[in-house]
Amino acid sequence: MTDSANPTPIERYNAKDSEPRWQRAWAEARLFETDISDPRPKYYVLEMFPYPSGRIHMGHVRNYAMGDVVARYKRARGFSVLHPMGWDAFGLPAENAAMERKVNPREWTYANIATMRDQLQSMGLSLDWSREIATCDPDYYKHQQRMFLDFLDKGLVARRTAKVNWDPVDHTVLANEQVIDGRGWRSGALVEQRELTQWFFRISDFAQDLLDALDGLERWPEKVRLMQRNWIGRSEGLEIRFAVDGSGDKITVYTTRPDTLFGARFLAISADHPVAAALAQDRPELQGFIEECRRLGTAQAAIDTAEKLGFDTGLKVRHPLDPSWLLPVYVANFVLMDYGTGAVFGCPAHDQRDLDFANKYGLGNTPVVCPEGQDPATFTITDTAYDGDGRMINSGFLDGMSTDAAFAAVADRLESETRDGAPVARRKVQFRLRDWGVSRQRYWGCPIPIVHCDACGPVPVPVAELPVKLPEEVSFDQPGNPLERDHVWRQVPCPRCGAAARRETDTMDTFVDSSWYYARFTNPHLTDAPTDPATIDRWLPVDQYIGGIEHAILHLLYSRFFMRAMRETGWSGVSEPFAGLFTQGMVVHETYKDAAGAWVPPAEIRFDGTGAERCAFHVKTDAPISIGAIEKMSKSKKNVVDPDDIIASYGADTARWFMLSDSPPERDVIWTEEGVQGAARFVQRVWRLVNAAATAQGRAEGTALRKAAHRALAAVEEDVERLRFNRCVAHIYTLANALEEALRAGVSQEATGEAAGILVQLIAPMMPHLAEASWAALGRDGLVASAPWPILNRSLLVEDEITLPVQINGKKRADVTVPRDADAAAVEAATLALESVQRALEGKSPRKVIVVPGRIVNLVV
RNA sequence: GCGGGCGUGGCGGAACUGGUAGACGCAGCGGACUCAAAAUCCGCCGUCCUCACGGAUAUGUCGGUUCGAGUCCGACCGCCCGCACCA
Repeated sequence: MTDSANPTPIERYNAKDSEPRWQRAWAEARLFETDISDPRPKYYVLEMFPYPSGRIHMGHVRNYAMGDVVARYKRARGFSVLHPMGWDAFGLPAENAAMERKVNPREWTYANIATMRDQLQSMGLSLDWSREIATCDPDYYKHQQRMFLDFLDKGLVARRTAKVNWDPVDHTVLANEQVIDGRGWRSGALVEQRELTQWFFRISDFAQDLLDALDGLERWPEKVRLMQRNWIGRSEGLEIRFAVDGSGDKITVYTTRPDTLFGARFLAISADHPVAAALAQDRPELQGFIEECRRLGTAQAAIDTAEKLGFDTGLKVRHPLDPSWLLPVYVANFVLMDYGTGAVFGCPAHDQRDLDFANKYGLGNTPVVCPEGQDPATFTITDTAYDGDGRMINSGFLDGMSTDAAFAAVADRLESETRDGAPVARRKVQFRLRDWGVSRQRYWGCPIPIVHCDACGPVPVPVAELPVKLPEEVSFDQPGNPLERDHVWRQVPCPRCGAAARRETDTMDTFVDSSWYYARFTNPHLTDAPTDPATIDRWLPVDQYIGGIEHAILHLLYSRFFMRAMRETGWSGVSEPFAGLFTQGMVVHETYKDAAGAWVPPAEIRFDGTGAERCAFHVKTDAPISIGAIEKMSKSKKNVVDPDDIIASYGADTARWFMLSDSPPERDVIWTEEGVQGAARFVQRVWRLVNAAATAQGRAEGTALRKAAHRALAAVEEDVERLRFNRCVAHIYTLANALEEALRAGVSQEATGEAAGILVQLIAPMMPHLAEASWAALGRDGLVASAPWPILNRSLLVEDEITLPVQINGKKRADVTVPRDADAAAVEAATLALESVQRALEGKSPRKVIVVPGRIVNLVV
């Protein structure tokens, strides 16, 4: 390093010294604090805020590095950028920590926040920390309570008894969205069904709007929109009343296939159907069957394999199109009470489930839809139902119609026919989406601002008395909700009549907290209202939201509902929270196990060899380690790399650069030691190149370098806008290679200086600290973080001459170089004049010549 | 079962609306510098044939459309994700 080979030695770039220095410079200049009244065009970029679990992980690094690229880029492009950060701070882990370690959930949470804030700050993110919020802060949840009361007032909140998902490990209720494969999304415990009185947000009132508006979310991944569409699950059908024979009772069924009504063989009702309950009163064997259904119904996820079971009630109903036709009524284990009406008519020929059931109980089947190309006389169904379209058969007045026409014919007829003063049937739009149960039997959440009075019932807490704060001192020495056992906190006079009453002890689902935080960020210090609607209307929707795909339904659907509910209650003028959504992939890593089968962390392993010969050994014991599958970083498999360790040894810029390179951002990225080292090498390389460019003395002509710089600039602009960071990285490497070559060739200072400046500005959103140090090394004024984006010189992007590939019969045989604006005839002439082309043609003349300007020439012989 | 996505070198990946397949990086190989190592720099790097020039072949498999297919269409194989008794 000190000899004559390198006459002007450059110190290695020292991230450890450099990074904190630039972070201080940004903070002192208050560069990232957003003035909400800034008249320039606004840009709101947001990454999903973290749960303060203790320490940040690599997934956070990736997520926040991406968001920071967008924020810094948009800032340089002249936008007034809002890029805030906060904490999704309520939730069960705090209570679990309290139980396991006897710490106060509040203290545990705030200590974690302090640690994680330091960690995020060490990443050099361009965040407006003056807007930081924590959802467990009464200054935040006070407003959430206010909105709950407003929603209640507008009829958007309901209290009712319902069968709910009960997590026996976490001792709490879960929303449908939070039950994955029959298990609690956090605990993994098998979920049970319980009958409880709960608070619900009436999200299903918005089902149609939530569905329709998905079409307008053009900057959302199609996958997520599709998932939400399926979750909302709209279907169009008919509700048909069947008259019970020998009584005045009716059983209403919902069907999307009224066209197949002549194929009916039975009626099936849910075990929870009121008719079943009434019949069971004096029929113990039916009661037994109902109880068996309940046990089976929810305990297992593998319902696929569960046998279709039924119980013949002995009741008969009259067919609505033929009153002399009687159908048996079964209680069946496959009919759900909470979808449709809890009763279906069974058409075995055209529904696989009904067919399985009919075959088991010997009910037979009548095909009524004949597929195209089948002979109606011989078309039969044995054990595979036909659920497609076709021509109606065996269906009286419907015969010969298409299924669509038959649907309309049945609906028209039954809607116009009345029985006992009401139409026999009515058209019905049905949704799968059900109301959002928000009551949680937990301490560490936002208290529901309601008081229960024996005389007045549930009474809202007056707005002036908000917030209803959580009690400070709680004990977790027993399972269940400590609020329920806190008799001092619970006791309160009724706000309406003054009599002794009890506080609601349930708290809100933490997904409520995260359903509006992005709105609160626009005005986080407002004391007397959740939001300022004028500010909301200026700053929402979020222009670019970035987070994990795991929230495709839960958080993103709840937030869309919440914005609508806030609109209804006057707290927002917009309906959609997120105009652009990006779902990034996970950070994955190899897994390692020792001979005993125990997981071993990467930090305790050394490697020998490469490729297929690569072997792993324990650093201390030298014991062989087996290399396992590449999986999501998780504590349980110990395949985690701590961001702090990486930042300490390589610096934040290296970690950020690696997280953005290689893999496309929507896909998983594999964390490897080689990859990090590659990123670290590039940091040093940029530093050397920039310093060399700053002192370059060359005189050679530099147009090629200038062109390379502006090509890279144009390409990075396009790819940052489309969040294709891996491609940005590739363009930057290409420019670095061009600069290196130009420096070697002795290109003039004018060109190398310009190229180095562009290089620094291109890396600035990704490696902001290195960029600042390099900016200073180039002798530029101020901070690169506040410098305007370089102006693209488009004239440098066009070449005077272009080289086109020449194909003969579709195979490439030569290249032809022509002026940029040569017409097809000139290109053809130039091509045919080439010696290599003449040789390949072997004296023949082409039958056809295809010239695609600027692309290719193809000669067909 | 229903719905969606994806299959490209040793690896991550690139290839815009059909137009030079393998950009860029990682790993590897060879070389320079060095007493040596590290760091750095230069060169090579899909497979097969050829000293080379060059040629053949190649984007999961088979077929089709086209002057031309990784890209479009059909069938199949494999992997991944979501929903799942939704009437």
